[in-house]
Amino acid sequence: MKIASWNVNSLKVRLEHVLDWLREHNPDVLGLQETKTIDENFPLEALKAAGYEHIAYSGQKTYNGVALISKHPIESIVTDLPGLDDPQRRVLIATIKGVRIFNLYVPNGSEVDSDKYQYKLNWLKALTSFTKEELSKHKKLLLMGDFNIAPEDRDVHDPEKWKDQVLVSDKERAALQKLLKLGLVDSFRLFDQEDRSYSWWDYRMLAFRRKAGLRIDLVLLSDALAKECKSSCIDIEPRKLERPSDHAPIFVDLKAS
DNA sequence: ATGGTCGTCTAACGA
Repeated sequence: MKIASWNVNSLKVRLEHVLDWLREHNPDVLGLQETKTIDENFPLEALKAAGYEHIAYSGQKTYNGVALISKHPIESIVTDLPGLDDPQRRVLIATIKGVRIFNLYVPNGSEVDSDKYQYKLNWLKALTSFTKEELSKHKKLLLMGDFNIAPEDRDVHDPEKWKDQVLVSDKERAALQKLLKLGLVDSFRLFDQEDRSYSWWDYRMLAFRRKAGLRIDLVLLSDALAKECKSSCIDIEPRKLERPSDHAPIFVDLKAS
């Protein structure tokens, strides 16, 4: 089973890129973040016509918004983290073919020690609590999405410049480590990867051309799924298109499941 | 050099 994740930064603008990418890569499941569309405007028909009959979404106006697009039935949907009273639509958790899938748009955090940064840390705490609970019920568990955290310095094009900045700062990296310690692995690092592998490049300053990116989009796997993982990749091709998302799609290939 | 570029019910704001 092939499972993918992509922060599209507006599904309305990026629909053709998404449809082309689905045709080319044929994943079983694609999780989207930053759809920026209310549920009534979700482009259901175009995605169903592309062979994805099972679709779930949790959208809002202007900001955030997540969706799961699947070839297989989507069961036991959860759209809110317990204990977090949050109107922002950042979470879509569901079971597909026996895999518990978390599709996540982690808060950006704006600036270190801002209110938004504190919200990010609180959000990650609530995520970690719920992940622990879900891991006790589901051996095959996967978290994917825009984590807005670069796990290590090798995930940052210029660690000196980024030191102590949001997306890289110690407290958010520690929060990610705490999540991983529940029994999850960063699937990307199960395999040899090219140096300077990133998933996001700022629109400004010709960042993509300069390879000035960060790897902040992740697929985390429980031990049971890590054993089944055949590959974990970032596809930078869509970032080269006209009017691209600032993020690249990422995906894993799982044996069996 | 504190900018720059996108996307959003075109105006600040968020990323």
